[in-house]
Amino acid sequence: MDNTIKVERAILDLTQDELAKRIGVSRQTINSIEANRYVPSTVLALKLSEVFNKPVNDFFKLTDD
Amino acid sequence: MDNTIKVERAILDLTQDELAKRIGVSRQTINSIEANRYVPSTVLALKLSEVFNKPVNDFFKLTDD
DNA sequence: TAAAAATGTAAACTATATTTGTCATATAGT
DNA sequence: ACTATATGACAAATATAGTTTACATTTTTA
Repeated sequence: MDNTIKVERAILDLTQDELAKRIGVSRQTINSIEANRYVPSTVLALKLSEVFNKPVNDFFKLTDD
Repeated sequence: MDNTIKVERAILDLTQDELAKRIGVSRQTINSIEANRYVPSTVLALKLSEVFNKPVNDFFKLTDD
């Protein structure tokens, strides 16, 4: 799984903490997702989709592994 | 969370078991998702997106609760 | 109408997402 | 230099997702 959360966040000029608050998770959750330490739930992905105003597939991509 | 997996599956004329095999999960996983017993991971949602050839947002929607 | 295929559901279990707490580092402004 | 802000990372604990097994019910088809 690859993601471009960091880019989307930069477009909106949000800090990790601000984004986290907007979707109701901890800052560490955002940080861990950006660092590819884990993949978020579909609910979280859809909330990010709302904030970014883009479909989930735009910022989450499956990789071979 | 609402989903229209059952409809997408019908469009492709797949059984729960066939869809399950295509994305590498158990039949019960598909059944449980269709029955709204739980929401799948983003990885699974993206795999469904591949099979259905539609963005995740097309068949998964956030609800108020 | 009987057999086979498809679906629904539940309990126990395993895997993973998320929180909380904490520390380190880097940067910008005073 | 000092302070505040933003980020990266990690470990332990908790919550939730997903698997397996098993059995029941419905639907399809021969």
